[in-house]
Amino acid sequence: MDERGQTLSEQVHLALRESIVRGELPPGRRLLVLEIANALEISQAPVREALERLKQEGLLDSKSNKGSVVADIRKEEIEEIYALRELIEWHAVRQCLPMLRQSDLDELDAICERMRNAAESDDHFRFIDLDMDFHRFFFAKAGNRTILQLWDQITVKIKRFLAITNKLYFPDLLSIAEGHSPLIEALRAGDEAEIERRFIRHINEVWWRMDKSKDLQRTRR
Amino acid sequence: MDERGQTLSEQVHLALRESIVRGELPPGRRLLVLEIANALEISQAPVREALERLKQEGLLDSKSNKGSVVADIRKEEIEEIYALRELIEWHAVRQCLPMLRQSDLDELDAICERMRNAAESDDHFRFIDLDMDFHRFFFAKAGNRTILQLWDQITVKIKRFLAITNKLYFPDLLSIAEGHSPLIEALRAGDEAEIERRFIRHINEVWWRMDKSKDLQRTRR
DNA sequence: AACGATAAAATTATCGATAATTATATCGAT
DNA sequence: ATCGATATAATTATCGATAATTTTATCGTT
Repeated sequence: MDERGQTLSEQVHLALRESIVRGELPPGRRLLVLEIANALEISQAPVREALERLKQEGLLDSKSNKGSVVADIRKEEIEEIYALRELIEWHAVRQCLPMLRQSDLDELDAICERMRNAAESDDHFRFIDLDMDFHRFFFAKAGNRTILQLWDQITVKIKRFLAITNKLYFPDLLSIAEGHSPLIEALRAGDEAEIERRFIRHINEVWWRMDKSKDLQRTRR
Repeated sequence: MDERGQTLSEQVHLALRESIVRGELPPGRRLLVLEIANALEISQAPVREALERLKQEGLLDSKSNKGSVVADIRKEEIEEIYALRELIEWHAVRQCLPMLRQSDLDELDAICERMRNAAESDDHFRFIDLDMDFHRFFFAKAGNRTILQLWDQITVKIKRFLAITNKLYFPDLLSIAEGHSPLIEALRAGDEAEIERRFIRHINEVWWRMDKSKDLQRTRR
């Protein structure tokens, strides 16, 4: 189990979340408090609390007294999340524009470089984390902590979505990494309209290609 | 205690949330698990779970092993929330425009009428609920359930903010109720640019007036 | 008096068990 | 065989108590 996190509950929460995001616990999989507690050799309380948090994050579905099930990845929900993402991410980027320094662009370059590394070693999960870090940069810089929190919330679901779709539809991670360079270039050039065009396009690219593909959930019970 | 909600945890959660939003439990107030459990004559578990949820909602501050304290209402946070609100609410309203029917406008009128009633009986809390219902209408109609959830999340904090500021700065509830009529008129007329102007203005009106006023939190420990 | 170390008290985090609820299996009637 | 009723098992929700942690009080030293 993960050693980050102070309390047992946190550790269980983070460990389970990672497993769900990575798809090791697939949609539809039932999670039983006692089963997990026994497996980890701890009592039910912290497990219960961890499941409660996952519920709040929308990673688990559950009706009261009916237990917890790893949530489906519904096409409609991804669509909704991407609509929201487009809205807040462009807002964040625009807020950033006046304060962007050379050092910021360097940092973005560095993230891209790390993405290329992850791509070469075919480390899908590290790649996704870095991809999200790239975009998180603007939320952090924009200085609206409420929106930053919101980004961190939806990031969890986006990561889970990408963990599946990248493997299936975008095996060429290197080209995804390169997809970020035009963004940095545009930022460097400073033409706001062009920046907006490229960000909106970039954000929606994955989703646009997905739209036509088959349904996402597959595992049952 | 409140009878809504299936489980004890839920009941405690809703009851405490209401108390915090209404300001009966003021910012800085410490909440002790055992104290609450004894007062309600239940065990610690459901109380603990309720506090956990309030933490997640941002109504409580807490470090691990250090207990829970009713969160401050920080000016910066309200500012952030209103920036986010403007973004998503205008998005929701715009999404709605093509589908608005006469019956929808009637429904909005009805909510306004109820707001006037609440204003006349000087029921601040019911008034705030109705005010939020008015705006929730567009999120519900727009059909993006993720954004609707987001609205419900930030609504809690907005309500708490309004519960304080309305009493202090806007005692004339009737005029606030009337402030919604121009919105309905604009919707009826159908001029998108004008609708946008009026909504943006309306959303920010409270906040703009607040900005210059004194600090919000007052209660300590 | 101010400071730091130690002891006492308060509080949360975790535990293991019971009560309440829901899901599953069994069985007789049709 | 299918259905409904009943009993059984599985699982969550709640309980009361202990362990771990943090806060507060005490007290000697400077």
